[in-house]
Amino acid sequence: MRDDRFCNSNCPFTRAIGTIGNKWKPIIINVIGIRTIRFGQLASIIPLISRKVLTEQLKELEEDGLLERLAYKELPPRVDYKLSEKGLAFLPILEHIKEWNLKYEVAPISGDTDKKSRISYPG
Amino acid sequence: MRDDRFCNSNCPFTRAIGTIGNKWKPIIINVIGIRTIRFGQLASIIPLISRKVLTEQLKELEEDGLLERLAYKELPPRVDYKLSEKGLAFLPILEHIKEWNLKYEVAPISGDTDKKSRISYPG
DNA sequence: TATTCTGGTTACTAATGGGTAACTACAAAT
DNA sequence: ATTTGTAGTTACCCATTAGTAACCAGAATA
Repeated sequence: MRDDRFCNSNCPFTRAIGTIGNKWKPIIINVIGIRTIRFGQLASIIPLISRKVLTEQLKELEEDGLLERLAYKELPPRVDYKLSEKGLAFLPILEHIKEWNLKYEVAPISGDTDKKSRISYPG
Repeated sequence: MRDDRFCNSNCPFTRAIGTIGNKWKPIIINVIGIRTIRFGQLASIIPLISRKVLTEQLKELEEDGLLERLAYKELPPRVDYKLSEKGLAFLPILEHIKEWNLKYEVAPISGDTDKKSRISYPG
């Protein structure tokens, strides 16, 4: 999922894209936001992602220092995720992307324009 | 390459990720910047991308209104690409990503730390 | 005693991504 | 007459990605 050729670039921008440049990670970071959230909550808020892929993405985000993982030794297990300082510092960028899209997005060419048929998070 | 489930979301952020949330598009937009550039130049600046994929990405960027394509009816063919207003408006966001990475990137854990072995653009 | 609950992991399979090489057009240069 | 150059397109194939279903622990609940 991470592209080592990107992550080993000497260009900081390319390296950044190597770590967050896929479709799921920005979504996950945006969903977590400033709160602490559990694995199951994430999985239900983003139903289109499979648990397997969600696990992988969370692991990579943790390895890349965007995410903190707190596993309680309980049964049934409980795991809390929250953004690190680095992850939190990325939130404003996601805000900019949102605003950029709102300002410039072209209307969909075909299909229904009924906003109600759209879903909040891929699912 | 584009994920329709993302592009049809009612969340503007998710839609944005649907259009620019992959590894090549931010790189391409960043390389073009404010200049006008030809296909061959792009291909040589980003050698890791194959011409096939570069073509696909450019086509999608054009369809999504980030890119303007100017084909001259000459032989050999000449095609100029440049960012649209929407594309240009995305550049500051890429700048933020670059700064964010410089500020928070953790040092690579293993392998060579020799920056000279790093490449500027994936290739 | 059986079921539920959580946060995974694993094995297997299907779908997609992406690479390579060959090919196009035609003018200009060798 | 052949090669060169540009910006692709196409067919074919392999590698990676992602989905599905089954399985785990062990306490609490029914």
